[in-house]
Amino acid sequence: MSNYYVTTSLPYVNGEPHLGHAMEFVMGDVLARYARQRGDTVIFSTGTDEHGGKIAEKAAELKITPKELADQMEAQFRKLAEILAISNDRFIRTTDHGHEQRAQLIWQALKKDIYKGKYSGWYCTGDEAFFTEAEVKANNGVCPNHNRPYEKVQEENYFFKLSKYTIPIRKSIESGDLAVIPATKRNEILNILKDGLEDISISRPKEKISWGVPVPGDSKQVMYVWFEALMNYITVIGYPEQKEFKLFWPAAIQIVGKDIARFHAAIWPGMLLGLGLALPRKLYIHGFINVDGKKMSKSLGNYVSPDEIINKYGPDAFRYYFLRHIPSYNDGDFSWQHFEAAYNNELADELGNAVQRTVAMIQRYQDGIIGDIPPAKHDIAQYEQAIEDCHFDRALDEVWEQVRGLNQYIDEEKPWEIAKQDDADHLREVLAYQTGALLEIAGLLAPFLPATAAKIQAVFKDGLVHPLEETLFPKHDTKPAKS
RNA sequence: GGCGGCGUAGCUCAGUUGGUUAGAGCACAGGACUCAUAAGCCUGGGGUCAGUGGUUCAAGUCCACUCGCCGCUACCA
Repeated sequence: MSNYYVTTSLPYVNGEPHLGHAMEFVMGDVLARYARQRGDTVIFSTGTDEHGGKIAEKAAELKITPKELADQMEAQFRKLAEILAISNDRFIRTTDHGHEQRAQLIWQALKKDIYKGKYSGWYCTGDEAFFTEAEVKANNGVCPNHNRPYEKVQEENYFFKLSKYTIPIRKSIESGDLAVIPATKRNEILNILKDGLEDISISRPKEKISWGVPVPGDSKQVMYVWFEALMNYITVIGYPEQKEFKLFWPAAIQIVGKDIARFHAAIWPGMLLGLGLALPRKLYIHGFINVDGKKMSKSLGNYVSPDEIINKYGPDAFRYYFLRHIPSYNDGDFSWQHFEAAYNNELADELGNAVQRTVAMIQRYQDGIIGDIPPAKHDIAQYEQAIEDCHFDRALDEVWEQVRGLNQYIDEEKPWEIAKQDDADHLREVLAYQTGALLEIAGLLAPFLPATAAKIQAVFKDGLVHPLEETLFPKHDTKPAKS
């Protein structure tokens, strides 16, 4: 029994929820549910990142305020979490007053590592961003996104002395105090750290970007959105004074996508060290999801929304595919063909049908009475280790070993023959075993497919069969969906 | 340019510290059965383990080089 704090990264609200967001929600949910099942006290936090120039710009285009835009988008992410049955305890918005106030406290606490400096670089007003010398040269001095020349801009910004934390961060990662998984990502991070981190700009002039948290004591500057957004992981549990913060920090694990690994493996630890706080115990970095082998994009015409899949196949099928068939340590691919194959073969035919045939036999041969159910005991060490390592795909492989094993058992025992031989005791024994095995599977499945697990448990409740109104995973016609 | 990874059956991938006939799932083919969502079970075909050369009694597994992919990172002129 211990306290377990897990976070996802906060989606930036400049775009609609996509498959990657959904997958990250689901991964966090598995860890949270698993920890709760084990008896831990859990805080699982997710939310939305809402400040910054891009949001302000997009809102202006839509002729609404940044906050109105953020409200709209936040609602979408919240809804996605809901329909996926994500069991988050918190949903933080970086525009929450509590976050903004605590962000300012953090700034002040980091004051000793903050200094004012000049930042100069090539700027594109269209992108509201700076570009490197190399990029500018590569494009012959003209921004390809907006077809306008880059401007040489000098800004006065606040800087954070990230450089001084290079060595302690590196040591933490090398020692495993901050475990970065998978190992390939860990190596990449260490490679970055090897050369030393540079101090980073952490504010923007308010005249350029006003949609942000004000820098304490300087009305002309707002915090750079990244710097401020990272703080959510501690503001949401009440840094610095709340009891919860003291009980739950450091986080057991933080989940992020590979595009923002650097922020979480370098800048965020630097901030924490500056605050004198412990680093999270684990950082899990997942990959990207392609569609039909290509990067998903609306312009390529291969865009698939989470809703589209969930509406057709349900949340558990969605969870299943993205946990088992998107490699936990790599980029993965979604295709309707593969999804439907997984759904029909594995969920409907193997798991769903195993439940169905067991139910049918108990009803037919024993009037729905199961009797004593011996608890099945398989070795689940591999399963547990896989979850510990965020190897969600392997954990489900382990569960499916049992599903297959059960189907084999049924075919070997042939309960229908035992029934013909009128050996009631033996028959009862076999069917009770099947039930026990299914209940064990349901237990293992619970963090991954919560609704399915609950249904299986309900079917065999109290030694009696309570037939499902609808099969677990009804088969679908395998007509390829129009995308 | 630096660091790292990958290239194994049609497809997606496992292959521990080098050691008997190289594995799984999907797909494909055949078979026996009938409790079940025409599901499940059994059997089988199919690979010069990218290439070349080496170390070794023995290499998919170690070394060198070549070819082809990819990631991170730096940046010349």
